[in-house]
Amino acid sequence: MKRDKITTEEKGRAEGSAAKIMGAARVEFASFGLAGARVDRIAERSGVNKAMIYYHFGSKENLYQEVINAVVSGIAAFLDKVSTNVTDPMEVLEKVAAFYQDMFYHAGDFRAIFLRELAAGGGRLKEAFATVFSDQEVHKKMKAIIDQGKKTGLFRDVDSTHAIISFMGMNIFYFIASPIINQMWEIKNEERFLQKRKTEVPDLFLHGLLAK
Amino acid sequence: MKRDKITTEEKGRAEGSAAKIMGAARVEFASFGLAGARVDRIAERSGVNKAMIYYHFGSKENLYQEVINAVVSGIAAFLDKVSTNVTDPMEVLEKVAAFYQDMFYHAGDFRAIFLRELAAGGGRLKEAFATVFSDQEVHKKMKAIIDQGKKTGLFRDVDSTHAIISFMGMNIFYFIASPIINQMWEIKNEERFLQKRKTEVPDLFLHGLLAK
DNA sequence: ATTAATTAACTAATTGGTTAGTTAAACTAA
DNA sequence: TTAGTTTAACTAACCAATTAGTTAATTAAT
Repeated sequence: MKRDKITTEEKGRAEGSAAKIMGAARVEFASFGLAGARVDRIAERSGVNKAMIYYHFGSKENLYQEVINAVVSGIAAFLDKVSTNVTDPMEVLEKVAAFYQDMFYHAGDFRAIFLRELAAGGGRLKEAFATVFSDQEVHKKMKAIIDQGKKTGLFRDVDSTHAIISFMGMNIFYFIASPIINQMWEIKNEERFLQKRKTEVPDLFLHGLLAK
Repeated sequence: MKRDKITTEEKGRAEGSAAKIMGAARVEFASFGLAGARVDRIAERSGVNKAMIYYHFGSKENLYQEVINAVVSGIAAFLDKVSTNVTDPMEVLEKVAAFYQDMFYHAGDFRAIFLRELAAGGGRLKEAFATVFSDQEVHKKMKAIIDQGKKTGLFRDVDSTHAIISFMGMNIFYFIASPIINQMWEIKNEERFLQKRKTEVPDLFLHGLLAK
């Protein structure tokens, strides 16, 4: 199979063709989906011979799965850095909101892959995602904070699960539907819009929780 | 080209093969997307000869566009019935929430088509959607209600556009991501979950707006 | 008789996947 | 060192299957 990567890369030949394929595949799958993606195009874009794709990944479908795994791993790694031990509610909310923003806005082709996977039933993402998020327990932490606030009387008696899902939706929805939303609301400066949204969303959510 | 539909349908032959094709195409495109859809499969599923698809619709791509137009028109027709002249904020919110729920939960294959279109950039939906929603002015009405509430001092000083987009997200996100959410939160009874959500979401949003 | 609707068979092109052979790095034994 | 062996990495050309789209002939309603 494959040769030792480090030694190979040190010497002239083969500076990570598998990685080059992965990169090109990610763009291709994000642009056209699994069915619409063309193996020849991935080969061309990566500057690697088509047969190498089968040499390294076996099949188009398997390459796709590999891309998804890489994407989810990337998010997992990113989550690691985020999850700190802040306890102030507003601070937590802003951290989580920033996380979603980075995840969708700055993670490039993740959005398209995510949407197409969901359209197909989400089978390939379900497990991967569940593992990543339950490992980090971001949502359990959020739930704990809300339940705690309910006990102290700081928060109203809301269903914490529903509230958290709502918060996810408030944050993520814009990234998912931005092409349509930008048109409907005539948003021309997306950057500025997102800047304001970063505080508007946690603010609205927090006041939705707060007892009068 | 086509014969007069009504006369044809009254007599024995051709009870709307175009309609049968549309129905099958909708299911096919929702399941596999434009690239993944197979014309032969649409023909088979509709019980109509494949050549008839080209006879009626010209091309696969055109058939797809026709399906999208039909879906959006269906939503527009549905919106007509919803948009009443209620003025009580909570009542409006619940109406809108119910609308989203019907749109995604009961409109079957709309969800998948919507997601895949968004993944591809939303080009085919953008205009169609903008027309439908701006015609009905649902969001302008909501914006007016929020701005009115701000003036009276009933609502806090929130950005009404951001608030409405947040409300859309709270409502729609679950339908979009239900496969993953159900897994993450171990939701086994989706029906009951949605029932509760129907009040939890408008409640959280309204309290987010309310001044203390 | 004209024309819309319908069909079975066909085609040209695309596309995922294969194969037989090449190159050069690394290991082995003398 | 060095000559010979192995093996991972790589390539160009090829193939079989799939698939969007066509066509020429047929049916039946007006």
